[in-house]
Amino acid sequence: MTASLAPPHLFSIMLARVQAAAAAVLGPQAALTRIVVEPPRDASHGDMATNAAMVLAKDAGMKPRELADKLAAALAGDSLVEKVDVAGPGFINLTLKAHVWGDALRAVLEQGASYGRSNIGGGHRVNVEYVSANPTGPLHVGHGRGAVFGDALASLLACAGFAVTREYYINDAGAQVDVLARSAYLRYREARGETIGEIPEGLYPGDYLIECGQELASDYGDKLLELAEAEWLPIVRRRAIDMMMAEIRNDLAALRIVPDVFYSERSLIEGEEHDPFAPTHHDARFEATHPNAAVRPTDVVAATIADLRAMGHVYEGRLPPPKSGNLEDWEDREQTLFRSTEFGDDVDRPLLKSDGSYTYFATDIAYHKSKFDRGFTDMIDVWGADHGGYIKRMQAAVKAVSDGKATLDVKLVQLVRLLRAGEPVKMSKRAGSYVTLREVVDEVGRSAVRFDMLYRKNDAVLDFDLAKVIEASRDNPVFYVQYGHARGYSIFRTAKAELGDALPETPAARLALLKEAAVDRLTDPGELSILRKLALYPRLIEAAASAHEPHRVAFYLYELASEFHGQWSRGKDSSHLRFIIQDDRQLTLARLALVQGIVTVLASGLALLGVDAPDEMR
RNA sequence: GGCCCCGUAGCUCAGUUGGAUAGAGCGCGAGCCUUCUAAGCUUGAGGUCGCAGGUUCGAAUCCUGCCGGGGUCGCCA
Repeated sequence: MTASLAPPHLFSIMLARVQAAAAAVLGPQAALTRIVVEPPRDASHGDMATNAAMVLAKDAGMKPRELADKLAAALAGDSLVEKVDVAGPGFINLTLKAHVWGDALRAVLEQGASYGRSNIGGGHRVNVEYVSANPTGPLHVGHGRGAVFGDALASLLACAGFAVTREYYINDAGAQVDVLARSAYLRYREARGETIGEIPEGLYPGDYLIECGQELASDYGDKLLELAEAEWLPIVRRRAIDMMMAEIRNDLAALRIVPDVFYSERSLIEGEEHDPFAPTHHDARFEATHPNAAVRPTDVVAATIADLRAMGHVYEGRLPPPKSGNLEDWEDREQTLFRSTEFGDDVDRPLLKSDGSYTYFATDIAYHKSKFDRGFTDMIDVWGADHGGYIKRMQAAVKAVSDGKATLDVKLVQLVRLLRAGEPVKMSKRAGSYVTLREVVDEVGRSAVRFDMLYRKNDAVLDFDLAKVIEASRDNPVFYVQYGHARGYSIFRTAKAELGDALPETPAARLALLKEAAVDRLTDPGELSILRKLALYPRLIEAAASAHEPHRVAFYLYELASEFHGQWSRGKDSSHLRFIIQDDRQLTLARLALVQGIVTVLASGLALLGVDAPDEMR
């Protein structure tokens, strides 16, 4: 494992000490894992609060307050603890020694960009799959949300100590890509001089295939015109998919999203020689450990189904007709079914269509099995909300192919409503007239797109307003947080001008100086509040990573920026609270160290979200 | 009809994974620029956490049932 060990943070240290105290009072069998150490809702309660007495009271056969008193006595002598109070139903409120906050700030400056990293992932491998769109057209804004979410989640998990693989599943099999091929073929004929007129119903009308047709024309001349569809289709399809994937990769790159692995659905059926991105297809480290890989059959889906059948999870049977949709073509017949009900699904699921080809589900099972075979027992899929009905069967499949050893968490991202100044942007599905992800990124910028999409829980519908996200106001979170970062550097610039030699030129030298600052001079309530906020960051990262919720990072950054702006403005009213105090160099350096801590955490969090942290915004 | 998601201030949304008196922005009211970026800050009003039960020391959070909105239900991916 390459992850460097992150030092324990304040909250994990105190949790360990509270647990030790509980074990000392109640014995080692106490249910220590239920204990939480967190900042109290009301700062007047102290610096940290623990529920230890309340969660342990019943097992101990004591009243919560009574147990709290015992635990409080045990914690009173702790080297970090100034004061212990028991309050309410049995909370133990801890007031920490004054120096811990300065120590916490020093830790930020010492660790720099790595402050906030955690070991809770333990180097375990996690596979995060996201976007996974049909390569039949440009990505739209909805795809973008999945991509941004998946990418930020991957970064968050990496920050928390997981070994993350970012993966894109190319849906390059099935009927849709054949339609793509026929559409491209039409453009090819057009490029060879035919008048094609209106694009027929059922084909993709977008302009984006014109270039594909032209390339085919220049490469093949009239040769493809002479072939039967069965012959030209694979050729055109391959070319069209490759071009679309190149576009998609570009669009993702514009959002600074670069998946580690592109995995071709088609390769599962036809073998890997058809994989357009073979170099990243397999993880060589795990090939060797899986004997099957060496004799990998061409049709992996067939092999997967055979395996499941051997385990008794596949059978021939009948299904009740669907409850809705068009029942006209419903045909009651015996079919090949996966026994997903055995793993918690509502009904068993078909693996073959009536024409004998694989259902999407069948191929997806093989795909997820490949993840397991590549060493992943921890899988996360990011899907659009319209695929919610698919979760149970996929989780069932993962359990089946891994013999219960792997787990799949599916994160659904809700749809995006594109607005401009409150008015819906027309999203015609006809022609190429819908707004693409790329157009949005080009218009408002990567940072605005990413932050706005992350400043919302994944399962809540998102209103994305093209006018609002570039507004320079508090109403626009991405600006507000970036401005906080820029404001920090503005203070450095002013300090350099006002203090002259006192502040070194280079960031590294400045940092070295500020590490030595007398941070115990930071005693203003606003300053202490910011210090507490900074100390909370590592815990926030851990909680967000455990919950698979990157939006928590965005909200934390907003809150930190807000506290910073507030402290800055207090200096307007009370000059003794300004960051730069002309006649007190020591205090100034202490406050600059605080600013350094703030910009460090802001930059670190923004980087995690893939958002720029500018030094200046003019 | 089955399953999944959502329902918190007038509006848009958080809520530290069961904690103490439920928070922020916008909007509305009252204030702060000869001083580090006013692109900012301070402050007031505003709540039956959809409804009703249940679980327990304690529920916006967990369970059950309703109400409302969205999604989905073999041969799309």
